[in-house]
Amino acid sequence: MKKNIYLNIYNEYAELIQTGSLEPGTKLPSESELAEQYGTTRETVRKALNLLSQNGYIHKMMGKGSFVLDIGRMNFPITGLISFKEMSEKIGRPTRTIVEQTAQIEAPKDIAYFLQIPTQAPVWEVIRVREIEEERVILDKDYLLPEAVQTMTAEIAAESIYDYVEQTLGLVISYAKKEISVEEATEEDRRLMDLKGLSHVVVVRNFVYLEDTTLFQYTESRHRLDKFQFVDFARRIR
Amino acid sequence: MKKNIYLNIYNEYAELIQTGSLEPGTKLPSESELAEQYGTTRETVRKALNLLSQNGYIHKMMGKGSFVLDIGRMNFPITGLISFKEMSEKIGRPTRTIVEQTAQIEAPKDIAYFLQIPTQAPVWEVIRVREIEEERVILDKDYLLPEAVQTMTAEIAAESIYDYVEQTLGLVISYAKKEISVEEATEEDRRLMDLKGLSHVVVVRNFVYLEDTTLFQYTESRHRLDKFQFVDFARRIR
DNA sequence: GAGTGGTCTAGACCACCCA
DNA sequence: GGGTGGTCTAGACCACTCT
Repeated sequence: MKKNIYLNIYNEYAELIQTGSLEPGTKLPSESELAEQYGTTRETVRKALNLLSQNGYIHKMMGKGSFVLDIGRMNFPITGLISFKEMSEKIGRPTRTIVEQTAQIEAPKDIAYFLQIPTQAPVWEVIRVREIEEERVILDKDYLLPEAVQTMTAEIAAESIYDYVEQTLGLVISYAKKEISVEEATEEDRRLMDLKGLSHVVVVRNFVYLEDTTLFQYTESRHRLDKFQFVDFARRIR
Repeated sequence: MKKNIYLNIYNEYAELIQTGSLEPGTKLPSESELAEQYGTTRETVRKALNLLSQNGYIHKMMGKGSFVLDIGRMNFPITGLISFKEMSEKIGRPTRTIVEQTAQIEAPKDIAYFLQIPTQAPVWEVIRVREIEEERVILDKDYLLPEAVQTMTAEIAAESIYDYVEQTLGLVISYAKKEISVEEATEEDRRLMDLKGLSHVVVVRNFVYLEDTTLFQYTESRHRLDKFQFVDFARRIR
C-alpha cells in the first residue's frame, strides 16, 4: 500500500469537504504537518493539495495556509467527464433512460466528419432519451467506432456505455472535448422530446478520446433549454 | 533568472504548439532529455508537462512519451478566466463595447443574494452591450463591491474592468465559478440587444473571487442564443 | 534490456505573512 | 523571526512499452 499516497490524501480531503465535515473557511494543516501525519514528504502532500485546489475544493494562500472553499461541493451535471448514470446518481431525482436505437449504420456526412472517418464507414448509432421527473428533456445520440467497440446492445445502452467500455472492454477513456451551443430544434428533437413548444435546444457535442489518443466516440447531447445547466470552476493561470 | 523554470518550459511549448510549429502527433523529447536541455531536473520538467497536459496541449503515455494534441490550439471564448477584451483580441472579429450604465446603486434583492451582501447595500452597476460584427449580441451586467473598487467610470468600463482591477488597483483575481443556463429574455434584453425575435437568452453567471477568497464581483453575461458557444477540455481523473 | 513516464524522498533556499 | 507555501535538486525504485 505504498502507492499513490497523494491520491489517498486527495480522496480523503475531497470526501471530507464534499460531505461538509470540513466547513468552508476551515484551515487545513500545513504542508509539513500533513507530510508528517501521512508519513511522507512535502512534495507528495503538495501534489494532493494542488489537485484539491484545481478542482475547487481548497484555496492556497502564500504565507497563510490552505483553506476550504464552499464551491467544491456543488459538483454536478455536465462538468468534466461524467456519464448520465453517474450524474443521475448525484442529483438524486427520478430518472429513466429510453433506448430508441442501437444499430450499426453507415456514417452520414456530418458524423463522419466529426469522427474523422470516411462517409458511409460503419459506426454504432445509439439514440437514448433521458427522462427526468417524467419529462423527456435530453436526447443523447452516441456514435462509436466498431474498431474499438465490437458489440453494442440495447441492454448495454440502457445501463451505461461508459461502464461497459471501461469495465467490460477494458478501454481507457482519457480526455474529451466539449462544445456547447444552442441550435434550432430538429423534427427528431420534437418527436422524441417533450419540447413544450420551445424552438431551440442546447447542443453539447462531446469528442471522447482513448488513452492512445484515438477518437472513439462522438456524442451529441441535446437538452431542452429550460432544463439545461452547466457549471464550471476556473482558476487564473499565473 | 532562476525562477519558474517550469513556467518557462510550459510557455515555450504552449507557444510552439499553438502556432503549429509542433504538429499534432509529434513526440516531445523525453523528460530526462528536457531536464538536461534546460539544465534542471525531471521533477521540474514534469511540472511543465503536467500543465501542458491539463490544458490540452499534450498527452502523456506511459512507457512511450509525450505527444502533441491538436486540441490545445482551439482556445477560445468563455473557457477559463478571460475578459471580453482578451477574447475579442483572440477571435479577431470587429467588436465594439457600448457602455449603458456606470453607477453606484442600492443592490436589488437578487444581486444582493448573489454577492452575499444585505439588500440595498451599495454596489457598482456596470451595464455594457457588446457588438460583434455590428450586431448587439451580448449584454454584460457587472456588479462590483465598493469596498474593493472605490472608483468606476464609463471610461474604465469601455476598456477592461479586469485590466483596471488587476493593473491599476493591484487586486489579484484568483478564481471564478461560472454557471450557464438558458432563460427567457427580459424586456431589458430586448431593448438593448438585437434579439431578432428569439425568446430566450443564454445566461452566464460569473462569481469572481480575489486571492483572499473574498467574492468581489458578480457578472451576468447574457448572450443571444445563436451567437453563443462554449468549449471545454476535460481530463479523466485517475 | 533499454527507454519511458509515475511516484517518492530528504533535503535546500526563497518570498510572503503575521505577530 | 517563525510559520507558511513556492520552487528546485539529485537521487531512487517502480510499471509500462517496445523490440
